[in-house]
Amino acid sequence: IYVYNVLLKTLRRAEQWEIARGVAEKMAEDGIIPDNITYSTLISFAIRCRQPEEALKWFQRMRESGCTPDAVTYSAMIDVYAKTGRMDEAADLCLRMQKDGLPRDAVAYSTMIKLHGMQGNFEEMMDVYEEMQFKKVVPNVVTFNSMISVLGNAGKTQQVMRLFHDMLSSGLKPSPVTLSLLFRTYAKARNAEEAFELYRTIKKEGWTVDTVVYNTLLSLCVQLGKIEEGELFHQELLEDKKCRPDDWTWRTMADLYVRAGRLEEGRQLASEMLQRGRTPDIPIYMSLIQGYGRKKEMKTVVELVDEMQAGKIPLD
RNA sequence: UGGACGUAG
Repeated sequence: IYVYNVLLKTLRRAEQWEIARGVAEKMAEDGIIPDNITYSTLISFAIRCRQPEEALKWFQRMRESGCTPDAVTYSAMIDVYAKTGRMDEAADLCLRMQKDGLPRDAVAYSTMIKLHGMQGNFEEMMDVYEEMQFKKVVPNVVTFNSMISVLGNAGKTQQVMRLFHDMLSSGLKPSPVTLSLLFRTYAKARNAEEAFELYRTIKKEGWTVDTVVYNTLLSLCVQLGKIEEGELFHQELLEDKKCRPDDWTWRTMADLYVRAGRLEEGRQLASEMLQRGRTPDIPIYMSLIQGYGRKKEMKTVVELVDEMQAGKIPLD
C-alpha cells in the first residue's frame, strides 16, 4: 500500500490522471485495500486535474468501502466542495468532521476560513480565526494568507494591514504569496505609495520574493499608471538572479507600454520575445491590438494579426 | 506516502 501511495503521489506531480485511475483499479485487482492516504491523494489529484466529479466519486467509493475519513480527507473534501461552489455540502462536512470527534488542525481551519471568505461572510470568517486562537491552534502563514486574500479582494485594506501586523508579531515570516497579496490589496486600494514602501521593506528585511511578486507589483504599476516605476521594477526583476520573467511578466510589460501610449515599445517587446525563443501569447497581442485600435492605426492592427498567424498563434 | 493561500483579457 505504501508503494502504491507513493506511486500515486508521483503521478500527481505529473498530472497523469488517466494513469492514476488505472493504478487505482490495479490496486483493487491485487486485493490491496486503499486507505485514507490513498483516497486523499486521489481526491486532491482529481481536483488538481480539474475533475471534481472524479473527486466526488472517490469520496463516495471510500464511504462505501467502509473507510472512515480522517482530518486530512475531510479537509481535502471540504476544499473540493468549496471549489465547486457547493457551499452547503462543504459546511455539512465541517459539522460531520466535528461529530466524528476529529479536532481541527491549522489546515482545516484555513480551509474553513477560505470557505466563509468565498461567500463574503467576513464576520464568520473572523469568528473562525478567533475560535482557532481560543482552541490554541496556531495559525500558520497560509491561514493568514487566506484571510488577507479575502479581505484584500473586498477592499478591506485596514483589516489586511492589521492581520499582516499580527502575522509578523506572531513571529511568522511573510511568504511570497503574502507579499503578492499585499501588492494586490494596495492595487485595489489605489495606494501606490504604500506599495512602494512595502517594496523597500521587503528589500530591507530580506524577505523572499518570486516572479509572481514582481508581476503583481508590475500589474499595480499598470493599473495606477506608474510607468517609470514599473520599468524600474522590471529592471530589478531582470537583475534578480533568483527570479526569471515568465509569460505573465511579458504580458504585464506589454500592458504597461500600451497604457503609457508607448505602443512601439510594446511591439518591440513582442519581437524581443521571439528573439529569445519565446512565443508572444494571445493576451500580449490583445493589449497591442487594443492599443493600436484605440489610436485608429488600423494598418498596424492588421500587421499584428498577420504576425499572430505567421507565429501560428490561433485566433480564439 | 495524503489536505489549505497569490499575478491576466
